[in-house]
Amino acid sequence: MSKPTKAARKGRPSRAYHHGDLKAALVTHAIELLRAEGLEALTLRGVARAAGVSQAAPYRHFADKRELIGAVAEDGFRRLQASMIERMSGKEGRTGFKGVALAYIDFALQNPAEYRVMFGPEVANTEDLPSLRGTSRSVLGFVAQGIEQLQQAGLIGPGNPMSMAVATWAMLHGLVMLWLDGAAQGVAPPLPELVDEVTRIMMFGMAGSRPA
Amino acid sequence: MSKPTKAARKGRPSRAYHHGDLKAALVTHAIELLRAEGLEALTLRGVARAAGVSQAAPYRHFADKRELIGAVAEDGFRRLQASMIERMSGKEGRTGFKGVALAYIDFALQNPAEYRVMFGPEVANTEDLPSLRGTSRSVLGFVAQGIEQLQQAGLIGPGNPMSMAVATWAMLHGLVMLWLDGAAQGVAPPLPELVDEVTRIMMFGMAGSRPA
DNA sequence: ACCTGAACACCGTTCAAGT
DNA sequence: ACCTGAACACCGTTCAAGT
Repeated sequence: MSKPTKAARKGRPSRAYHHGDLKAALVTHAIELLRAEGLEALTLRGVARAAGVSQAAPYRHFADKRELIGAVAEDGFRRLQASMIERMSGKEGRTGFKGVALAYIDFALQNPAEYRVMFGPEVANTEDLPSLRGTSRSVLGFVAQGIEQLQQAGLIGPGNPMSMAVATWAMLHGLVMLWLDGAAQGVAPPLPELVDEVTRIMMFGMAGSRPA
Repeated sequence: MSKPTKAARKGRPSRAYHHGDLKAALVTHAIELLRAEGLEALTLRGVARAAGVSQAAPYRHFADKRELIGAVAEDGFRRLQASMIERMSGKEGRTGFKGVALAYIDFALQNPAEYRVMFGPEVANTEDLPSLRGTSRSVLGFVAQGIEQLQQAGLIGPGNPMSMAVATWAMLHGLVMLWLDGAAQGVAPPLPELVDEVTRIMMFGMAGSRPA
């Protein structure tokens, strides 16, 4: 359950599925299918087909389709966090904040199908997907850490860092969704300008925000 | 297509489906199903069953399932906008802004399944759902109008109202999604405090925001 | 003009059976 | 221990046929 993917057995690595790490292979194929053909192509049977196993085989590794999707979502959160960390390294203050925001938005725009799955209704309730819950909380924690650094640098006010982290994440997530949905396209300014405006509003707002 | 629902014919209003307004009835039943049993219960066949018609009947009124879901989403946007307008009436400035924010969040929390459909992947691309696109743009326009009023009252700075409207909507939408998903529950403060913090950050941020 | 019945090609999931 | 084959109960969608 919570144990990470079982290490592949020593021995012949080819014809892997019958004795190797089918679980990891299924997740990989699921991500590939999702990227190539979209959410509606992400079927348990299709993933099994892509992996070259029978339609019943995935049930030895995932309780149901939701659990597979949860694994796909978790992979997405891991990669998102990695790319935010990478883009923040070496920068500080406002520059770092905007770097993280840009990394977030770039990830979503370059992986729209995966991003949607990460926030889709299938994995909305993470109560019975503890691993996914942990990973997504870790992203929130990372943002909160960044907020605390900004507070220590005196760039934003003294409020609750977790509230501000939620606000920041909410803003980025909402912007991405509205943009992906096309709700803002055509009527609002192009995305780079929106990102500028949004990061400015957030930095200003958090600088002036006082606890109640 | 773009014409609104055909008015019911004059005459006997009972046994309505066979000569009355099946299209509207299908949307109503779809919303009921969605509320009562969730998104996965929202099937074309189930809706037809609820309406007492054959499984093929809906295809006389909707091109496919997506178009039905689009109609459900549109109904949601209409009711959302109505409740925001209602809650803003008679208030101004900061109080009005917070009233709209609370109306938005209340709607989402009280209609979670519909809210998810409104922003779900099925209706993500509104290019071939022009009516839905118009309705969702109208919501954005309403928010932009509110921003302009706040600008005229001198409560927020002179930036592009549409950018600020997108930022405001993004923040509300993101907050709602993170909360519905449970991503913030347990680690972040309770929702009323978050709403306080978020509206404060937005008002402050937009007050200080200068055009680039 | 609108609806039904039957069919097709898919799903998710289960379960006995194989190796 | 892991996988297959066959089956069940569902879908979305189409199409000839009914009234």
